[in-house]
Amino acid sequence: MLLIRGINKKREVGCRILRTTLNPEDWLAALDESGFRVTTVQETLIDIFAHSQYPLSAEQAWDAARQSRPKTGRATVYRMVEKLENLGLIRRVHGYQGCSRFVPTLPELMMLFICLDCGRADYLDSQPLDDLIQHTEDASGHHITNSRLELFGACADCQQTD
Amino acid sequence: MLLIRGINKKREVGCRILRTTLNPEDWLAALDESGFRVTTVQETLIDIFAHSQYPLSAEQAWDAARQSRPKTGRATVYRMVEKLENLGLIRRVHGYQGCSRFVPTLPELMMLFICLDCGRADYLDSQPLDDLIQHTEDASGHHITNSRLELFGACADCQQTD
DNA sequence: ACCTTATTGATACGTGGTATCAATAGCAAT
DNA sequence: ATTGCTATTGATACCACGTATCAATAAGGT
Repeated sequence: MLLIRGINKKREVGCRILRTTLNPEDWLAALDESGFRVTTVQETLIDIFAHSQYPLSAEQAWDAARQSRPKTGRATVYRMVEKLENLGLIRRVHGYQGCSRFVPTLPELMMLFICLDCGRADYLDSQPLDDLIQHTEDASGHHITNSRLELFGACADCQQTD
Repeated sequence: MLLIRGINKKREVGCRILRTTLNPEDWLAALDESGFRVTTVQETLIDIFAHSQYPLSAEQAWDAARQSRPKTGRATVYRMVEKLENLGLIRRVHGYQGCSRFVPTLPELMMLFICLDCGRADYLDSQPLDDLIQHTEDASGHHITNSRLELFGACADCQQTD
């Protein structure tokens, strides 16, 4: 398994936020079921994104991919990122080192926390967000079809060590 | 007052979401108090941003500025946008026509709703978001210093007319 | 193994944003 | 008001990230 280090190089082993890691097999199955061909580039890139616990840019993914598959093209990586995002397998993180980094998506855990110290992403149960949306719809009269919540700060472990 | 039309040209007069419009004088005062010189470009751009009810890109603001001040430079607009964002007077909207559009900031109203139909921005009271953050801090142990919540959908008026 | 065609890789291109730097114009002191 | 200092501006060149193009490659059904 490839290890992608976060931007913040402060510690060799970042903090330990537990979260379910999605299975690359499921991602490949998702591609297959959607009618796409399963290729080696896809396997490589899915391995990279599914295992990363840090928001990853396309450029970073390209670098990582070429370590095991040197001839990987840049455009291919961008195409795959777009495809994975469309399939809902990865999700764009805004406002952290720009707006072009991605983390794997976890169903029912759509509240995203990014630790500004160690850079790691943590997913939180979406129920509070669902409640907020329901409340806001009732109060404002707007019909909400889409939402994005991102939280930034210091994770539980980084607070202890700082 | 300059009128900037939204991207969605469906209707000439979009829907009527009421919200407080910030006073350009206060923005200029904020610049002054922060030690910046008050210039005519700034007045022009502040007028544009403070009065816009649609998320506005730097490029759009540049176009608007040159209507009344033809020699306005492109870089100047980008510099001003950065400055206004740093001062907290405007706020970047992510995931709506890219990530490079801005709306004026309203204190205590940090929950942003964007109507995908008429394009207008509506600010909502932040209390539910504050509560959510408090709850999340308690539940996760993370210390949250920064957050972004964006809601998308159909505004109250657009639902009625569709 | 073959054939069809989606996918890939290399390259060129486009767009949004930034660095540079001489010219301009705020602002404070006189 | 005039002067002098320097932040700000505008024009240009530049850069980075992402996309279009298109011939070559390789999935995968037959």
